[in-house]
Amino acid sequence: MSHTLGIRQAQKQKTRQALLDAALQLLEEQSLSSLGLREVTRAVGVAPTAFYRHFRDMADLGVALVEEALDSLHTTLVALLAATGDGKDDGEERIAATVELIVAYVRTHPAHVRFIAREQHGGVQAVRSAIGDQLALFAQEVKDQFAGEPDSAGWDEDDLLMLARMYVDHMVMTASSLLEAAPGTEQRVAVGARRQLRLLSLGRHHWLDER
Amino acid sequence: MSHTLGIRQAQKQKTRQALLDAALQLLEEQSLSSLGLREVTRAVGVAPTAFYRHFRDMADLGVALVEEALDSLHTTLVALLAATGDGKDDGEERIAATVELIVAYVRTHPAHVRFIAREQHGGVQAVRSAIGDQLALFAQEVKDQFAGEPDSAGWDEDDLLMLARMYVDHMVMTASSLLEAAPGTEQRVAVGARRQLRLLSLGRHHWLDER
DNA sequence: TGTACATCAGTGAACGCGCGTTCACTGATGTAC
DNA sequence: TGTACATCAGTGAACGCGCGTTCACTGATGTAC
Repeated sequence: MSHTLGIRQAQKQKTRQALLDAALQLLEEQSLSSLGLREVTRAVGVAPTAFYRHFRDMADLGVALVEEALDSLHTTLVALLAATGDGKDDGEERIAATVELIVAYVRTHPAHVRFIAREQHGGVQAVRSAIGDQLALFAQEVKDQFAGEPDSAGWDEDDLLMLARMYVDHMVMTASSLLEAAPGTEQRVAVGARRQLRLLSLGRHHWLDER
Repeated sequence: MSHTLGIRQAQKQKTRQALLDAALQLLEEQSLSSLGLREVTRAVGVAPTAFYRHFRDMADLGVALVEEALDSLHTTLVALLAATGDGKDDGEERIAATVELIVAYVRTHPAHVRFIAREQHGGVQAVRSAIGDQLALFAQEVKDQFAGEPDSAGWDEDDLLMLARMYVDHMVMTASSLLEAAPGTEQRVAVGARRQLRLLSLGRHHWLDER
């Protein structure tokens, strides 16, 4: 059972993961476009040339990091939609749960959050596209969730997607604000985030009032 | 009247501006943290060592660029608040004017917009702080504008600032989306931005309904 | 199970290159008289 | 207005350094019989 992967493949994957981990850590204090291949291999303790066994260049490694980061974020998103979807409470409780999940995610994955926030508009085209695609996908999932809720009766597709994008963008922005918050001030950021969600929720409820 | 600045000072300023312009252009395709001093001086056509007559290092130049970029943005913001403040129309017209101003700004200052979007979460601490400070200041101005409007009666300070931050963040996000939009799709982005402002406006109007 | 050969993740030396920074300099501009 | 000296923006040579990439290699793991 443990030899579904040969020793060789297992060792290769371990090195690859070590490269990703080292890069993510180094990226806490710089951008991808200034991170060097030798910097990463040095941190792992392998020869610079070993890098090429795993990635074509740093942009390639960056795209792999996007997949890793947004995979873990996706897990959180699904949990969030589940919490949102149980219909037990329409307002305050859902908002609190959402913000609490974001806070927890940032606490457990600070480096991933920083990486996404930084490279979303960063200097490496391939990575920017990869992040943009993933976030668009998240917005779709949120939209699909919204579509099934009674509050969305009468909404057209475009409006729902717009709403979903606002929620996704708000999550990313909140996560990034939490990172930059001075230690001990996370609670203030969370309070602000809840207020903003409340405003969005109000807008949503009155969206169809005027026509 | 033209010799308020000596020939020497005038020439120095011209070189300094040339360095800023060249850097801004080079930054369209990379991040500040990977932009080299020699790259910038080469683009201007001066010796690498001339750089030190104007800036301590690239981070220093970056902070100067923030000031330049957000100065022009501030001009736009003031125009925007003026358009918002005349009270002639509370809804659709104001929203359209706001989005139109953002579209015009992005068209005339694309490199500045890209720079701010990219370095807001970028790898250079001093530049990140400079941008953060300026945006907080903008939020204050927007808040002060809101405070004087009838719609804000009964709002407390924190809520108003939160609302102002949402508007400022939304502007930055819209500007950055416009940049990334495929040619010809700017109109779609503008439509989305207007819808989002409409949602925020609805939330604002019903903010005090529940208590 | 044992043997002979193939695969391939990681090595280490070598390369040419552009980087940031130092330094003493030059010559146009500015200032004092 | 003219002269003598001071200032200082921009120069150009030189430096040591770390970079990305190439190449032939090694030796553990995998495979066929």
